[in-house]
Amino acid sequence: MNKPDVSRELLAWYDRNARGLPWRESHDPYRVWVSEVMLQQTRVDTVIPYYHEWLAVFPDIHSLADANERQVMHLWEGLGYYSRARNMLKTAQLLVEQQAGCFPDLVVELKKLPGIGDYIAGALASIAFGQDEVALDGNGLRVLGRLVEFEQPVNEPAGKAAMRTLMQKMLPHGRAGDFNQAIMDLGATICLPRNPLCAQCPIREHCLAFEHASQAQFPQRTKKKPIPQYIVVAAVIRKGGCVLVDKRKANGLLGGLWEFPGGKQEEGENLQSALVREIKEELGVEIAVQESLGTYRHAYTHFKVVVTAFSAQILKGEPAALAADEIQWVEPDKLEQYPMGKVDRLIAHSLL
DNA sequence: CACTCGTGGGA
DNA sequence: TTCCCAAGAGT
Repeated sequence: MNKPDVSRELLAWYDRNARGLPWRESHDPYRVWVSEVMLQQTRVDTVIPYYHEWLAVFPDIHSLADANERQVMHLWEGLGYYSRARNMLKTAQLLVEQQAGCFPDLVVELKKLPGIGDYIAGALASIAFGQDEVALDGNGLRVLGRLVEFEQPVNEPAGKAAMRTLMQKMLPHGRAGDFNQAIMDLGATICLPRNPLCAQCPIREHCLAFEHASQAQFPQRTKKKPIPQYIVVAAVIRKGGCVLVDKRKANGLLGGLWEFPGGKQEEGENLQSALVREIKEELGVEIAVQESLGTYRHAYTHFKVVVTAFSAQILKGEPAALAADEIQWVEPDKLEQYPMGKVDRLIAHSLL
């Protein structure tokens, strides 16, 4: 493979076929940053409406820095990986306080900011600041992995590092940002994970996987572990016209979002007694469980859950931390204002 | 390093 | 249904 030829032909293809995406209308570092964070492990079609709404509410880094966590989480609800949103708020506040709201332009400095790692640092440096830096993502691993029939597993650090070195050698001087995005567009529209459209590929004549019809074998990945399934119960505890919701701890699953209290069923326990136990442990009150409100199945990254929601009421005691900003009685039609994960949102909607 | 962190779409 | 996986980063 002749690397300069591949890069030149790929750029020529990109000049004619670049996708017209909202975040490509300017190279404003703030906008590039917002798009890259949202696009992390998330599809373009999913991101577009969130991107527009975000920019309408937070048009620049100063407006974001002035926001509170609830505003940010509300805009992010449904996108997943919620630590991304909290880290964006942290970075915005940090840059406004310490750098007059300006992003640093060096990769090493960018990577010090919360939520900015190898990929986004390279994307900002190359796309927003015009530097010759690599931005290697899942598309790049697939495109380049096939191009050279890369034998190491690309989901391991050593394999990624070697791919980064390869991509660095291919960077066209002065157009790294376009090159990085060209690789992504090629991976997203032609060099697809399954059934790639090689007949339309501008660099197929350089591609070893195309030559050997081995596209399905690259890139190599090590196997994933099978995921467990948990049985979970949640309580819709009523008092007057209100229901009780609590805020999840900042880190971990659905961190910082609100939920209906509950937890996992233990071995040899029925659903109702599991719920009574969980509420006793979590809130320090005793409840009477009434009827089931429905069952919800959901798959997270490393496990699945089957959630059953029950209506309930308090028999004895008061929820402990009610004074804190961690637990509240809320009228059902106002639950919309409380950012939640998918399952809790479905439960909330069932109450209306 | 291995593991964790959401959601939705497509085969 | 089940599985993979999509512009990764933090711990």
